[in-house]
Amino acid sequence: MTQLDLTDETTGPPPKLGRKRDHTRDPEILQAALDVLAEEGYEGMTIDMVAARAKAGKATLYRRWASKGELIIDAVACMKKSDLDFSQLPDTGTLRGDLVGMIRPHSIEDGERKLKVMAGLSSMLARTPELAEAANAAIVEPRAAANRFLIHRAIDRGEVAPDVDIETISLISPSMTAYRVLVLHKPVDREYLISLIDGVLLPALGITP
Amino acid sequence: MTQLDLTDETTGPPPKLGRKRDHTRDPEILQAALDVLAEEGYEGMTIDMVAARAKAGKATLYRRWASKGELIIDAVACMKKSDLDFSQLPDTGTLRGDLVGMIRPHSIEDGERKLKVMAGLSSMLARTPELAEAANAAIVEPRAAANRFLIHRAIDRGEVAPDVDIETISLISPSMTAYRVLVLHKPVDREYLISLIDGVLLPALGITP
DNA sequence: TATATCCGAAACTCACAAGTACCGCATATA
DNA sequence: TATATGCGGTACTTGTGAGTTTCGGATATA
Repeated sequence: MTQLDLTDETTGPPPKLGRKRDHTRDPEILQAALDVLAEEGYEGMTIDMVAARAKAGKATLYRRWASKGELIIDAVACMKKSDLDFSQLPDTGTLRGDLVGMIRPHSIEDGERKLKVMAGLSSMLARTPELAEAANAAIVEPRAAANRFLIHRAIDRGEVAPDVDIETISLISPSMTAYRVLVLHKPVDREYLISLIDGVLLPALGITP
Repeated sequence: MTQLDLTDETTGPPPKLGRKRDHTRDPEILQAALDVLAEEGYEGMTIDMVAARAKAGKATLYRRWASKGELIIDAVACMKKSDLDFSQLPDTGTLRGDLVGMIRPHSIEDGERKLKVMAGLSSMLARTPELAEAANAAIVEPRAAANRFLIHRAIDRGEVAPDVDIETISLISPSMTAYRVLVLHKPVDREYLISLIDGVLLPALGITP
């Protein structure tokens, strides 16, 4: 113990010799983890599957993540990046136009994938708060947030009464699509989403199309 | 091969000697399986846990079910028994009265338990159609069926327009409570259920309270 | 009472997956 | 160029859980 732990700061960079870690591979590995997670679930996923799909060695994965659990948390957290920011949400002048404008092939596909990951995780969520937090931030919250934003704008326009239960109503479409995919195993297509908008969401907001 | 397989019929009762199997224990074992399932999930549940909780030997379980998978399917199917039949649904004269009348401590507790089991199963549902079918019949369908029944009666009374999307609207409350419990991990209490009825369900049916 | 089966309990086999160690090669610093 | 590290790949160790077997004791038929 001569001069240990006295490095400059933030887990100081001890040496700088030898080959550097290729961090461009991190996203590929996390993507592979998400693929396996969506197909096999938390327990069904093995590190070997992830390594094989990422064409990486198992040791490489363990050099970067301490355990399977940490890898999964990182993988789930990295889904958040595919989120759309509010500035590029549709702005058609009517709430219905905005909601319908959000239905695009990519967003449907993306949503379905996220739900499959969520299904694979769900038995763990109750026992792993860290994972539950990551899943909520990456999968759940973004969808509700977009709906909240659009409804608030509709209230500002005077299109919707200001006393509606925004929280609950923003969760209608995430909840019902999740249920439809995970429990009912029925497809979520444009037709279904529009029937949700016209048959449930807008009426609940007092708009009768 | 002298006279095998020539028993009278329906997998004939071969002998009738020795101690008989005590089938009164079956429900206890299935209950234990559901308890563990709700707490640990499909993969987290072990046969030893179930046997221990049921105070039974592991061999006893394997004498009655060929595998863990079959035990779980049977356990899920046996949840269906706690269902209420239509004849004892509330009949208050208004849809809102009927829906509110369905909110009882027991039904909330029962629903929460079923959802926890569902959460434990969800990673398997996509890969095990037999399980998905059992889960749907035991957990999902009964709740939707009750709602459908009440809405149909409201239509017959003229309280609700006959052209509403009964299928979708009957799934609002099951979907959103499931989402709230499984994904949001928030409690489902009387207040929340009433806000769902008054803020979403009735408006979607064209009733403005 | 003799026999066959069930019971709970515990020991066992077997397969599989997390995590580790090592190989030969690639790539970086000094 | 010498050294130290990361790389993909493979073999290994270890723990755990499904399913099987065995045991002494209980309970049924004949």
